[in-house]
Amino acid sequence: MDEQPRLMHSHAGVGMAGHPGLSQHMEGTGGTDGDGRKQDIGDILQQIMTITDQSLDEAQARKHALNCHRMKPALFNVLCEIKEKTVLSIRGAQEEEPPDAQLMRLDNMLLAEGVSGPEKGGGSAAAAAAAAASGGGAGADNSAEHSDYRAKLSQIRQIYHTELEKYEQACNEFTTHVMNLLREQSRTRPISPKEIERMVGIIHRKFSSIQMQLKQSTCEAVMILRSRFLDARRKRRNFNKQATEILNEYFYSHLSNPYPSEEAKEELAKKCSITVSQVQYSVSNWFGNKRIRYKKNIGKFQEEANMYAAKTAVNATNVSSHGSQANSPSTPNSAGSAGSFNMSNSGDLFMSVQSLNGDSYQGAQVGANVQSQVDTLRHVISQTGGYSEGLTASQMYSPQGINANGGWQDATTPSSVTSPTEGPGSVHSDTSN
DNA sequence: ACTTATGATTGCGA
DNA sequence: TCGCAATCATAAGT
Repeated sequence: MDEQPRLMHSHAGVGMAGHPGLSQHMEGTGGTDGDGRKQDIGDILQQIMTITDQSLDEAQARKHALNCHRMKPALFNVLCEIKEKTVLSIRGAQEEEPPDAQLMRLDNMLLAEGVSGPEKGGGSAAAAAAAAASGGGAGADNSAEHSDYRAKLSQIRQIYHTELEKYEQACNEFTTHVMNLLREQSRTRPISPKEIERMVGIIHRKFSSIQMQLKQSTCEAVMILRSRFLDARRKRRNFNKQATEILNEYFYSHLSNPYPSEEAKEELAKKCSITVSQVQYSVSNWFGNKRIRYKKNIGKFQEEANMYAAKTAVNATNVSSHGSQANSPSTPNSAGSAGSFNMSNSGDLFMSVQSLNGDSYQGAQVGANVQSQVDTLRHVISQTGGYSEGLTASQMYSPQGINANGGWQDATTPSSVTSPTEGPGSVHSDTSN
């Protein structure tokens, strides 16, 4: 009916619908009587109601008209400026995040663990240690243990990278999408390029925080893996027979001074192809344990001592033709050191042995070096008949003899720790565990 | 199941 | 920091 024209009139040329009518209505209330007022209100209500009835086309047309208005660009710029000065500047102030130390830490750790960084590095400390350990002989369980760790690590690595890629892709997609949307909208509402930029920044920040979460959980996973690995390391594993033999050979051939140097230990570890889980301190542990247990109960170890003495002797005689005197404590247990024995020395050595057995030798430091040779040689003597057959190895390696000789047990406490009568001496709880 | 052997850990002193 | 001594914890043997 007649509503349409009226509506058109009330809206003419003004963006905000209803205000003119409203003001009109206010004026009306001021003056006339109740009837007129009612009429006004009815009009206004009508107008308001009909706004929603506008067709979409109409609205579009209006919008277009607005866009084409000659003042539009200027107005747009002004609005953008105002917006920039108010909202964005306020927000900008609080968005300055500090350089993230935690992220740096995470990155560093991932790099160190070989999760990020160059491909196939496997650069974790554990892996590196393992690699170093396997350098010599590559024990069976060594590589098994190690490869298990490596496999898990690379699994984590893979997941990490695919996730990271996914996030990056999603971030890019989302950013372009938002940018397009904002560009589109910037035609109709005040959005400056700067604001778009800012929005992109916000998106990137959001995604990088997600990335950080990923990094964090990756780190956690690596830590768990590592701790498991280390737990496995803590778990006791006996040395294999060969390793024990090598260590024992060294021990008994250096009975007077069974303190291998760092290099010697390293070499022994290599020779024993000790597992990853054992490499770090085990040689030291082994010698520590051996010394203490030997000392505590020499009797128990006599047989073993004899055995290794004989063994070393055999080695010695086998290599005896090779008469070089390679008296290096760091390359000791090898047959070569046994080979150091030569007949011209035997007299002196014999004397040494005698004095050692004679309980008088208190293991002076000077003597210790010589002793490392002597120990090896004593069994050679016994083997080659330097002593009478009656004087068996068991005698040679009698507790007293050893006790007296090296002085390594009681070099610090020369007084009778292990008196002959006490035999194995004050055996402590260890054996009766 | 119990005992023994043995590698690892801890606390201490030099 | 090293070695010793005591102790723990587990593998291996019975």
